[in-house]
Amino acid sequence: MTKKKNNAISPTRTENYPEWYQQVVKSAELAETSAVRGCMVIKPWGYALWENIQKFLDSKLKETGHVNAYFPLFIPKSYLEKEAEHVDGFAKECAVVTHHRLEEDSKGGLIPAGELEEPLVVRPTSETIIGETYSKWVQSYRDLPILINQWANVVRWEMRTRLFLRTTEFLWQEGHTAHETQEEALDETHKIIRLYKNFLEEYMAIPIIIGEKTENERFPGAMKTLCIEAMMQDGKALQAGTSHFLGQNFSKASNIKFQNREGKNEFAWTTSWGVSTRLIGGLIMTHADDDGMIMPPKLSPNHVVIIPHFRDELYRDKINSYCNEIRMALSKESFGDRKISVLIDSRDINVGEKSWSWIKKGIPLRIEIGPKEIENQSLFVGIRDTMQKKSILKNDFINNISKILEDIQNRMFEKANNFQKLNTKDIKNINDFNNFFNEKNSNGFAWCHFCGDSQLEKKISDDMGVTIRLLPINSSISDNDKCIFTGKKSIGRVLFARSY
RNA sequence: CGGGGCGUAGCGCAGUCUGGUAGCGCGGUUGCUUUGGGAGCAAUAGGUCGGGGGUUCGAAUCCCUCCGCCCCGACCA
Repeated sequence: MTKKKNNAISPTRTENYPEWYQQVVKSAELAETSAVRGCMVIKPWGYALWENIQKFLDSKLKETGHVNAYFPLFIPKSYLEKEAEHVDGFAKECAVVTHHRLEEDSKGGLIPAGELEEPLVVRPTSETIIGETYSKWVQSYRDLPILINQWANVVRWEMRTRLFLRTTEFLWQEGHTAHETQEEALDETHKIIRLYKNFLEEYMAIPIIIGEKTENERFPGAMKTLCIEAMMQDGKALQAGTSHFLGQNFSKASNIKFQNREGKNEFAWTTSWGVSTRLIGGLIMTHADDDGMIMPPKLSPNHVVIIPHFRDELYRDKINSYCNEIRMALSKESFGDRKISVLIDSRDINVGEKSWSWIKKGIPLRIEIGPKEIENQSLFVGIRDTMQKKSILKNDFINNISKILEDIQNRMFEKANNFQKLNTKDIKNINDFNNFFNEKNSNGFAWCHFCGDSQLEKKISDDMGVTIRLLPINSSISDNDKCIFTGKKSIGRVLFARSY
């Protein structure tokens, strides 16, 4: 009857990983490129996923005492100039607004007019404008801490873009906090990176390694950058989120001063931290397979889709009411913090095509309903992550829905976790290191003792395209531990990988 | 910014070398038949061939010019 392909996505992951990724984004209807170079349209299915990420992360941030606010999209150029390292880091990728009006030219086109006295930079991040604001809000130690988050868009004029992973405009949350003491700010930096790790592992089913960035990889202007790194299915690392201890660099630049408990003026200690729509790219590259997206149940826009099979017009009404009955019953059940979300797909298209469209979108469970199911009071259930299909008694399914979804969520994490473990090696000498990263398609994570020389780090990056993703936060080292490259004393076991 | 390529129907492309009046596949619409893993048949709609200028009896095709996009390199969440 129908031609049967082995899988829905072409090419497969092994055939061409980057192209496979693009095809998944497209086939799952998560996003598409737009008329504006480097900017994407996030489609409803992708945006619903982002809304769920927002919802759960936001509530975790609120639970830890943070509140939301909103700061301007535009930043006066002079603000950005105040922190020297920060300027160096972002200047090359800033979009700049220089005019505030358009006038018609003689050919019926429009030309910019009304040049601004001071150009406005479209925020690449908001440390400077938020810092300026905080300086007005803070006078006393009693005004601290300030724990504010904002959900916003930012613009970074990147040279090469990829949907979700690196786009010119992207959505994120950025937290900006100010504290009385260094210790408190450091605590905040650590608290947030752990919160991110928990969120990614618990909700996104993405196993995470936490660590600290080397100086080369640090956020411009930060004293310390903590990060969460995840392993994609091609063995490359994805930086999925960062938390920065900014010391007093930005408070000095923005003049965030307060009178301390001894009555002396002091600069506040600040932090900033964020995760972005890049998380969706990470979710795809962690879980999706050669049939498309696989949504973790906790974040999937819907948990279940019901697909009626109208074989025979005589059954149409019966099938419809059976579908509705199932939907009503399921909607009363919960999974985690959410009610079960059920769709009935009654589009007038071929059922095979309909099924495949949901497989590609990655909905956790599909239920197909025809006369047979009514007769047996059963459901024909397709489970996305295993691609298993089986008939289940209606009541068994409804009563166990939460457990079924929980199992999917856990399986997804376990699978990704095993993959990460399998592709992570302790490497003890330079030969093994070269072999590990020289073999094509044998990417992965390598833990190695390293001396901390940033010239050497740069050379390895230039020669092999392998970077230090992180230094462990609490490493215990003995005098016997030597750098595998230089034989000098080790600063700890650091994580090497190719990265996105 | 360097190096390469592309612009023809909603999408993907052929036609360009060798000028002759617009084509294929998918998709859309309508009808009928189908339907338990990506449907079939038939009919039908849809294009100032990226813009401007030139050569010519005649330009998607040749020449000039402008614009836009994609890929590869130097940056990054």
